[in-house]
Amino acid sequence: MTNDRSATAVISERPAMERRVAVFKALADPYRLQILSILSSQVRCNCHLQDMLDLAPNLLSYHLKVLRTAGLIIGSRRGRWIDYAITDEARELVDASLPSLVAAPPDAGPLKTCDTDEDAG
Amino acid sequence: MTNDRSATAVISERPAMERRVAVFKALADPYRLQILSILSSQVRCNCHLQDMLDLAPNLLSYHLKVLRTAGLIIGSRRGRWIDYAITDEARELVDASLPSLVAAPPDAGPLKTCDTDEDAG
DNA sequence: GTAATAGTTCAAAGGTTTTTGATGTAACGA
DNA sequence: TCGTTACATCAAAAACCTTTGAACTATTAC
Repeated sequence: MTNDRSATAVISERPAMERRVAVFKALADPYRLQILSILSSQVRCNCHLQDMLDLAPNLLSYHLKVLRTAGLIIGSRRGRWIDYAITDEARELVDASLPSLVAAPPDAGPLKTCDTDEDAG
Repeated sequence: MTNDRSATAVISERPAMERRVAVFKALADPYRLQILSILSSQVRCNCHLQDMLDLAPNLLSYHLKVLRTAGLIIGSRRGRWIDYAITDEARELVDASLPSLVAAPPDAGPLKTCDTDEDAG
């Protein structure tokens, strides 16, 4: 047990605390919350996100990396593209603490698809 | 309905989004998570927190202000001291998304009390 | 092989947050 | 009243995060 109630005892769960801080930091940005909001309803490739968020590719890449590093999303390559998906943990977090975040997902109907980008039907 | 699935549609819930970002920003700091962890088990005055966290008074004050501004804690004056309490919203947030954060609260047994500071038994 | 596309990484600029040290204000006791 | 205690606020410095623009890697098509 770690109940020695000194100043260090409060900080005793340091690894867990650091993880938590990293997760909240990752969540503390409008772009990243939007990305999670989008991914919470479906797997989307980088190019879709770019299109939906109107974000420069390198900037999107940066935010995706922050989310990836925090363990909130995972990416898997599909040919030229990379599909990003929300992790179970992030979904739980989002579902538990932010019901309204996922309340109005961005529909995603008439979106261009990656593999039929110029010729979608 | 705000389903026009344009780039702006994604950002359509802006006020809620901003609130959320502000809350996550407030949570994205180890001192502030510790403060919430402490307050989640009991109301504590500023001086207790200072003692438990080993934090300069003005710095603690700063972090308390961030939490207060985000609506996560409230303070009420008790004579010379100010008692801080976690808000229902913050408790829900903490309970829902961070069960392990409140799992090992810092015991708080042999703490000096405010009103018997020099003469506690 | 070369060219084009999808995405990442790097370094520097810009902005925001946190820390520090000094000053300010409210409450209590003499 | 004056002095002390408890806490907040201010302004500057330090640390940190985000954005930008350019260069880079991986994949596909020719």
